[in-house]
Amino acid sequence: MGEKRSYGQYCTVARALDVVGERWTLLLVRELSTGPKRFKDLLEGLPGIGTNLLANRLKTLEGEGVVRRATLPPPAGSNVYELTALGRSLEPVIVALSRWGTRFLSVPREDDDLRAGWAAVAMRSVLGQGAAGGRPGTYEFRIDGEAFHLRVGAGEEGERVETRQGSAPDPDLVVVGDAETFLAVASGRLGPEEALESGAIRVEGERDEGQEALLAWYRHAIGPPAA
Amino acid sequence: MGEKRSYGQYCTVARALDVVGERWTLLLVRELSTGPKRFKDLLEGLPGIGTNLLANRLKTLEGEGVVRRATLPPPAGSNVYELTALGRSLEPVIVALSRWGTRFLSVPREDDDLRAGWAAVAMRSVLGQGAAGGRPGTYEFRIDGEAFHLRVGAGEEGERVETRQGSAPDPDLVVVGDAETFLAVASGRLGPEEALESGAIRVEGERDEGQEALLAWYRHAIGPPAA
DNA sequence: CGGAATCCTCTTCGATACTG
DNA sequence: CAGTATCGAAGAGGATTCCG
Repeated sequence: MGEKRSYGQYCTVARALDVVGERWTLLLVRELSTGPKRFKDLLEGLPGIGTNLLANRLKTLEGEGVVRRATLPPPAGSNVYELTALGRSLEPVIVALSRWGTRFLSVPREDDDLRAGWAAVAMRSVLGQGAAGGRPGTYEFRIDGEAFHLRVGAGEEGERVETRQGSAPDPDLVVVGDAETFLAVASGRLGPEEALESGAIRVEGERDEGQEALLAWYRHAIGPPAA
Repeated sequence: MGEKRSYGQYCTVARALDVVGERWTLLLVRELSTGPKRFKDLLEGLPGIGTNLLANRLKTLEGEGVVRRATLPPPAGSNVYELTALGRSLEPVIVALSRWGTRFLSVPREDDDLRAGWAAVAMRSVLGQGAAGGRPGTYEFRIDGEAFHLRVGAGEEGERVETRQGSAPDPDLVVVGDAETFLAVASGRLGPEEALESGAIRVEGERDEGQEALLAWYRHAIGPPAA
C-alpha cells in the first residue's frame, strides 16, 4: 500500500513537492492558513475532494508534521485540524502562488465555487509587497458576512502579515463587502476608489476618516494596478 | 479527451495550481529556470517522467503561455524550450518551495538522483534573504564540472538574482565544488568555512582575496545556519 | 456529527516500444 | 533526437455505508 511516492531527487524543490506537491494538498494548507478547521469545514472549503482523500491527506500531513489535530477550548470543544509551525512556514509558498495566480483570475467562470476565505487569502497575498513604510495595524474584513482580520506588523524587511478567521478585538478599520469585489480589488481589476464609490465596499465606523485611511492603505498595499 | 481538469475555484491559489499544480510541472519549470533546454536535456533532469508525459506538459504549458519553443542561434541551431516572461515570473514560487524544502533535504537517500543544476537552484534560493546591502556581482559556480552563474543585482527591495547555466564572461568570483557539497552549504548543514578548509569547495583565481570575498558573501547571503 | 472504510468508474501516470 | 502510441498500474473522485 502507498509506499509514499517520491520524486527521488536530492533537490530542495523536489523534496518540498514530495510533501506538499500532491493534488489538493496546497489548497488544504490554504484552508488552514486562516485558522483551525473541522473536517466538515475543510470539506466545505475544498469542494470535490471526497472524504477519503481528505482523510488521507490529513493523515499524511500529520505524519509529516505539517498539520496537527487539536481540540478547541470550551465551550467549543470541537476537534479541529491546524497548521504546525512547519505548516505555517508554508505561507511564502501560498503567497507566491496566490500572486502568480492573480493574473488568471479574470471573472468567475460558470460553475466556479467561491468562498469568503479565498478572498481573504488573496487580500493577504497582495500585502507586504512594498518595502518598509506600510501601515501597521489590524484590519477586519467582513466578506459575505464572514469576518477575517489581517494583522500587519512592521517587521525588519517588509511587513509581517497574518490573516485569521474571526473578528479582531480592536480593529483599526472594518471593511465590508462581498468576496467577488474583494477579489477584483486584490487582482487590480477594480480600483479601491471605484469600489468604495459604488458602495461595493463599505467602511464601518467614522466614515470619512476611516475611508481615507483605507484608501491610503489600499494604495500603499496594492500599489499601481496589476503588477 | 482531457477537457483540462480544474479545481473550479474562483481563488488565486487554485487558479495558479490549475496551471502548474500537476505532477512534474513545477520541476519542469525548475529545469527551465536556469535556461533553455532540449527535450532530451529535460528528460535527463526529470528522471522517471516518461516521454509522453513530458511532451504533454510542454504542450499544455506552451498553450498557457508559460513555455515557448525556440531555436538556438547558430552554430547550435537546436530546438529548445524556454520560459516566457510569464514562466520566469514563477521564480518566487520556486524559491519559496526551495527554501521550505531545504529542511527535508538531510542527506541523499539511497536511489536519490542528483544533478548539478539542482544545487545551483538551491544556491540561488538562499540568496536575497537579507535586505539591501548585499554584494552585487557575478558569481560563477562549477558544480560537478558544469558551469552556472548567478548575477546578483542591487534592486529596490532585496537583491535581484538570476541563475543561468553556462559560464559568465566576467565573473567576480569562480567557485568550484561538487553538487552535494553545495547543497550541504545551501541547506546550512555545512558552514562555508569548513567547506573551504576541507577543500570541498575551492575558489579559483587569486586565492586569498577571492576566498575572503566568497566567505563574506556566503555569510551575508546565507546568514546564520538554518533559518 | 466526525470520520473511516468499501466499492466502482474514470483519469492520470509511468514504462516501453515505435515512428518521423 | 523528438516526439507519438500503447497498455498495465496507480491514484482520483463520487456514492454509500459503517462506526463512535
